[in-house]
Amino acid sequence: MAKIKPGKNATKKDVITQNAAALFIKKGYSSASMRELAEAVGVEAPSLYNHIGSKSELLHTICFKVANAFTSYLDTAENTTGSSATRLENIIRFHIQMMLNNFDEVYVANHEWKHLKEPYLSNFLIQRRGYEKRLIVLIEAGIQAKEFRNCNPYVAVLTILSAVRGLEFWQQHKKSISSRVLEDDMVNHLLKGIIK
Amino acid sequence: MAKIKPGKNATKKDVITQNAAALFIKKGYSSASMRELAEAVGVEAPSLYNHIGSKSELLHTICFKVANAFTSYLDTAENTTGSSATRLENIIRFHIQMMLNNFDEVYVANHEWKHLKEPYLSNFLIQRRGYEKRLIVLIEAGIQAKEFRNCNPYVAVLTILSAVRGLEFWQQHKKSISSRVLEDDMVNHLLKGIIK
DNA sequence: AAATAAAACTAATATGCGTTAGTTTTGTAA
DNA sequence: TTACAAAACTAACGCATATTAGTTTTATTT
Repeated sequence: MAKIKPGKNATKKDVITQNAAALFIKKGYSSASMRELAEAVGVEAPSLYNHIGSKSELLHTICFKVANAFTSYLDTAENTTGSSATRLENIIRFHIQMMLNNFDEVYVANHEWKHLKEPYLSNFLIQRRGYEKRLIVLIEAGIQAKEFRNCNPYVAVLTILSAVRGLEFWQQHKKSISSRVLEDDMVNHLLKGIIK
Repeated sequence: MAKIKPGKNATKKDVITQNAAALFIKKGYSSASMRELAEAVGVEAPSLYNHIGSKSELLHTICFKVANAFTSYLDTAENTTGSSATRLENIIRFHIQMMLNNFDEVYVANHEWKHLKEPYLSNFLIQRRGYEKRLIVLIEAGIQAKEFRNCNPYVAVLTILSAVRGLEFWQQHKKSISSRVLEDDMVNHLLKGIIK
């Protein structure tokens, strides 16, 4: 009956994946059914399998797209000249923008990675851990350069990443605060906490 | 065969509920099965129903226990004399301690409330929203008293609550950082971000 | 217009779920 | 020991799930 209509630069698989992300947010991965997803896409459930391999494939497509985006940005940020403080600020801003511009996928990666199947689950956690370690190194460098307060680098990373992640609660207030104010306020709050 | 052994001050229902919290963390509410829960408790699945009403009852027991604990503490904190800064510090410390001492239940309340059934879902969200509003009022008072920087109160609350919530990732590092260091470092980081 | 490929459909399978019914065992009190 | 209640057990129901098989429709190319 109704065919899947891909946009200009999106394959049908992309359309399904984006709908899946939205559904995984609403219901959680386990409770989200392929029938619901099919309905959102405008098709019967078995038809989805002409485009995707499985439900779990959708999840790991989403999770690794997000993980790779963060890793890639960190790659370039590390090869940038500048103080540790500006490097950290840029990274925080990138996180905030990812939360605002790719909300659905970031949310799913943050909340539903638990349901990844092996070996994807292990790989995801390894990548995540590696990312955190590199941030810790960045903070340590800033402390050594006497740019940052002498704090525990892991706690600092934890605090910053978690605070940014909390933007997921912000959706409800989109109307009352501009995203520019939000970004600047949060960056300010977090950097004041660590910069000397 | 094996009977449920309640501890000294715990009913059998409490034992089941605690095991349920741990299982909900591991698998997520939807993926956690009553058969798995029964196995953890040491009993066959239908036997659980001699002690509890349903799976969803377990979830809302956990969620409201946590929500009520936070609400109660805020009640008393509001009736305390002292600066806004010390009030805020106490509240942050309470959050951190709840994360450390009641980890399982707090985690479940933070992650699985989505699966609450009506009217519990609505009540939970209303209570949560009310809690946030009271924190915002506290921050606004601090700003007016010129104790706090002139920032957006909602963003400040968001930043603080999210950062504290992020302690859920800290479990893995329990050995390398004492909880006292963690608490002081995080309180310091967050307060420096807002206090003038 | 005919042929081919893509993608939809219907029907069905196997599995796992929460929960109920009915029964038996276990613990407690008379 | 007998009676009673609490809590375990086994068996089973009804339902929803992801996915496969086989077929038909739609779109594209020759």
